[in-house]
Amino acid sequence: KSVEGKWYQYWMDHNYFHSTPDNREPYTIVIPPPNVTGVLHMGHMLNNTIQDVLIRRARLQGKNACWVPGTDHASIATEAKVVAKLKSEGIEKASLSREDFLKHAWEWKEEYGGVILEQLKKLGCSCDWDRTKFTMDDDMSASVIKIFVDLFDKGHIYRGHRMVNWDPEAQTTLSDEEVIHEERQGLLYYVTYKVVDSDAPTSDGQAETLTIATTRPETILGDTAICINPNDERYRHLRGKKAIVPICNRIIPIIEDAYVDVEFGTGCLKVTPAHDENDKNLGDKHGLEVVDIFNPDATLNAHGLHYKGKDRFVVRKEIARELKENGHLVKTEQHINKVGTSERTGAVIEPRLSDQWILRMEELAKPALEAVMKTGKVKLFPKKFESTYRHWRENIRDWNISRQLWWGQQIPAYYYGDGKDDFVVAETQKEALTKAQAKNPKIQESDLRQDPDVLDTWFSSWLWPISVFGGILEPDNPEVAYYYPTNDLVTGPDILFFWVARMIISGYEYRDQRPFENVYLTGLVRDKQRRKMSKQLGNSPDALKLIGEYGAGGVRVGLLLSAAAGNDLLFDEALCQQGKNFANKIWNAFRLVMGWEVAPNPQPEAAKVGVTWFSSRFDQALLEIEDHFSKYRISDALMTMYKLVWDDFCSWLLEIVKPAYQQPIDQETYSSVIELFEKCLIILHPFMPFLTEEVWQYMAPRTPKEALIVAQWPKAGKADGELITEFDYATEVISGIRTIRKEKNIPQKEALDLYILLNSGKVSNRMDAIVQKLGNISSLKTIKESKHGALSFRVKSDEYFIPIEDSIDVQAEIEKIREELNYTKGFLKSVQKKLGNERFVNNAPEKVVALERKKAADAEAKIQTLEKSLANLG
RNA sequence: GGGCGCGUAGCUCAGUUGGUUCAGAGCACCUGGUUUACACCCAGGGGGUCAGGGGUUCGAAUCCCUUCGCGCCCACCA
Repeated sequence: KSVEGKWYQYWMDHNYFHSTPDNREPYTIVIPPPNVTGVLHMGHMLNNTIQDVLIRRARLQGKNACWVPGTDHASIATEAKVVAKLKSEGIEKASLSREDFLKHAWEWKEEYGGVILEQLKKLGCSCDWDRTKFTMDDDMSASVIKIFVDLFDKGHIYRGHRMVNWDPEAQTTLSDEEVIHEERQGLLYYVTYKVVDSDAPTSDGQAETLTIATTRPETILGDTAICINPNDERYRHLRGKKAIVPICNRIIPIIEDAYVDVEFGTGCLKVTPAHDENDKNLGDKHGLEVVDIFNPDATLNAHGLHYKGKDRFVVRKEIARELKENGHLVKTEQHINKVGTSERTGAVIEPRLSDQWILRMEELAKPALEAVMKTGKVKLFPKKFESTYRHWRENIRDWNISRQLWWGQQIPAYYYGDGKDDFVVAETQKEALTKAQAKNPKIQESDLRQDPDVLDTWFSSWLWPISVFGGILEPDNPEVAYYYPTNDLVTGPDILFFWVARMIISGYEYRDQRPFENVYLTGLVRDKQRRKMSKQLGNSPDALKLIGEYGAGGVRVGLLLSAAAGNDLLFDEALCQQGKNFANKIWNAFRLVMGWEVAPNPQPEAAKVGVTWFSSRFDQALLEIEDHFSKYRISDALMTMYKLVWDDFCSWLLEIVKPAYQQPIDQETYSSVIELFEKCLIILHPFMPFLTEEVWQYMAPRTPKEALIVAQWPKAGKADGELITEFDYATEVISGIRTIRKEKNIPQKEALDLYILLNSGKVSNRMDAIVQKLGNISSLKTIKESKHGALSFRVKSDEYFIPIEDSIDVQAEIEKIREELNYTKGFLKSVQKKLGNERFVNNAPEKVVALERKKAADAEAKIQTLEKSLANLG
């Protein structure tokens, strides 16, 4: 529907989304930048709807609302897509120069980049599009490089030969956070190694063997030791001996280390320092040789001998077969082990030794923990994530920030020699040359070779809240001074450590301030069967199609209605239908009100009371809504509005003030209803921006300055509790009348008489007009005695009688009253039992006891009236 | 293996420090209703041993213990 497009354009034309610093209070959100080549999925929809709700509400509250949009270059994901695309065109990445590859990547980015931002517009997101950033914009990249150099100069970044998570498919390093551990059924292979010069040859004259257990037999070609536990009696005689690796016949030492678990397998461990983190540690400790048997794509290299060029998993099977044939494989056992897989490609991670750039986290992270755990400068919603956060912080590890990719910010390290320390780190090649020449004046520019690796994507996004305002390159610029720190961050808990924690770290390091005050962590969007929505499963609905079908407002409301903070959202299209129904309800209310003709008549009593009541009810609800917002209980805030508008405004107020068919409405009521309607529209606007703006503009002529998007959020007045209580009582009376009508099949248009016997001491009768109108009561009288031959119902301890022409079913009436009597008696008994308990009366607070006494008194009164009625009927 | 969290109506969830309104909401369901804004609707209604067991207390959905079921995070056991 172009109605939504029309209003979006209207807002854009009048620059309502755009923010510049002024003297108002700023309210800032930076978008979690989606992957530049991504498309809108349900998670984005939820996430960005919440952000838009917060931004629009802040705007209505008169704050200078600024929502900075943008995209992330997502180095691994994007590079993988570009590689795949080139491959489909018959071009191998390896055949391209870095420059040519990047040209293709930028072309790809220009073509598909930002599609997702266009989709956000369809959703109604009121981002300041003039501020759209991309993490590889020139200034953003410059910021990243500047920070790298700075951290290096401060000694936080070091170069390390490390065991890293290697993704053989993407051929790059992954951070620990990008590795997903899965349990897989595998085999434990028991392999025998010959012992050299054994003191204990076997009886048949064969050399002694020892048996190790391994899950990865293919790595025996990289074995450089066997390790036993020094306390293990079984192997004491092997001390200082050597063993022979099967197949490659390498002679390796048998070392001792307490690391080995005597319980596991055979108590003998093969040590492969190049392919296992722990083995690497053992290797370092015992000075072992390191034999790397893999190529970067996880096929075997020359150390793989006759397996050279074959994939690791193929080799695993084949080598097992060979070992078996040679008698080295004793047995295999079923074994469940945890396998690390790449979050991006799904490939099984290969631990691999390589040179990496690493950021020391220990010291940097200190203020970030305090901000969340101690000072509360950064608050997480829901709170339960704070314990998760603590756990992470207490186990923080250094951050490997280099990636073996081309798409991203190239690491500004320049090598000028082959020595370990023959490099400099500088923002530009020119500066690098200067620095290099300071070390060795003979160095020429042509001698410098820049490190080919790029930085981890998160190394640019961790600066996002600062860099989007130019706060890295120009730390004193007025923009960053005004907008930073931002207010709220809305994101998923899955990137709490990847991103949120790191932004807090960089915020304190570079601005000495938190990057945001509140972090709202949304749940994951799942399907009805609780499965994560994913492309592979095909269970993720087409976001734009949904918007087309249910309207942006319908989808937004549908998503938020059941999205408690931090809880996963089980998405069901029925939710959108509910949202659409709500939108329709509002639209129809608008149609009703707009259809009224206004006349200078006096205001009917019912309308007057109704309007006064709803004003109070609105204030009461608004207070609740504000409370929900303050706790980031967005769905509760929405539900409160939903009920306020649907039940209180439409079902009660509009019915109360509605003039008779084809009759005009009086001016006073009309103005009040419009005013109240408008207040509802304002608070609904953050949730259903298009519909509310449309109604708002049609309801009265407005100048652009008076557009709903920039209207003023209502202030909650003091609600008249007494009035609301009386109204609630009246609704019970009306409900009683309706029940009788239904039971006796009396149509609404047939007027009835109503007699009231007051026992509760109720005095006010200001709701009478409303009861009369909605109950269609022709006369309403107070009486002193029960009315014979009339249908009755009770509200609290008051009795209501409706005499009707038809003979009433006395027996049924008696039955009804008896039932009520029984219930009340039972209730009284339980209350009396409580009051008869000395320990209750003595220990419970006075207030509670008094309440129980009142309950008892009320019940007794009610029993009396019921018995009297019963006597009258009998 | 360690840590955190969850289990309340058919479904999704509220339930603040134990005590009126504590057993709730929305949806779904059932019954009746269409000249008069809306059947994308109106009116009315049914539905829960608060996962099971034990304990503390005058009093427990709420606090403690335990069993069962589920989820998440962290961790190098080959």
